[in-house]
Amino acid sequence: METTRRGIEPLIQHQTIKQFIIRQGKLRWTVPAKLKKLLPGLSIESVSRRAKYLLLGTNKGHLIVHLGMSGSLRVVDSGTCFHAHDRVAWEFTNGRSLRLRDVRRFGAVLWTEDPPEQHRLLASLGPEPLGPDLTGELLFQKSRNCRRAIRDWLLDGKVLAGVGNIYANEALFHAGIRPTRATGRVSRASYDKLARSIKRVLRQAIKAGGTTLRDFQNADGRAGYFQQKLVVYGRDGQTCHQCGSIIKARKLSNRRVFYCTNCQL
DNA sequence: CAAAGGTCCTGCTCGC
DNA sequence: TGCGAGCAGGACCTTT
Repeated sequence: METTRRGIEPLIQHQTIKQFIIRQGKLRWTVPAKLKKLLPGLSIESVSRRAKYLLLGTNKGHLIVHLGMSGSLRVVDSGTCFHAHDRVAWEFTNGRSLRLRDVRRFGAVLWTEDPPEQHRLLASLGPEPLGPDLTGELLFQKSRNCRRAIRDWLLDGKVLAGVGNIYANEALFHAGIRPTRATGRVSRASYDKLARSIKRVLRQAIKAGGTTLRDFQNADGRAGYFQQKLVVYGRDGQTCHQCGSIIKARKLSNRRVFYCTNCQL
């Protein structure tokens, strides 16, 4: 989402919305039909992000956009043909159009006139992983008396905002922690390492334009290339770059986990 | 048929 | 026994 945000910000900030088109409003939640009346005439003042939610600020309120698992946003000329899975479009007065493509329809477009951080989806989110609040000390404090598997805990937005399955697996490898380990049984020193690993993995992924496994596309409609740097995710059956052991994969809480049985304890 | 990068919601379990 | 908190799994949907 940060890759996408950076891609579209220079293209849509300060642009005025001429028309809002809903081609298929049944996403995770139905896109409010009132936006068709409400948005024209407003201009995009800010393009920000909280967790994996994109926030488009206007002087009347904020749009909250989520890409779900298969969504992408891109800016094209208004005359460009719609793709089969383009669900909504913002047409701007400069002749360009922001389009949300979302094959699986797990995404969302919501509107709030309150400060966006008060919205129910954002209100109980934990700290941003790239912000100053994520420290080994914080993770250590939060983890005490918790028996949950640490991979599941890292995916919990109330603990940390916006870390997904790929980056959780990658960071756990770099920190030498097995994804199945109980959260409360990780040392303070390992949490220091984990906090740094999370930041490093995310920074490098953003720098590489995101991770494309199947259909993720950035705002230019192109793939990211961080997948080339993945050390465990999707590498089951291949050798560990660090020790040569075979990377294992299994299911944990219905999501796949990948780890090296030798490097991660 | 299984699986896919997300995450809210529902209901179950556990501990007090 | 009853309650709240915390957690696992279901659900959402289409494509490969």
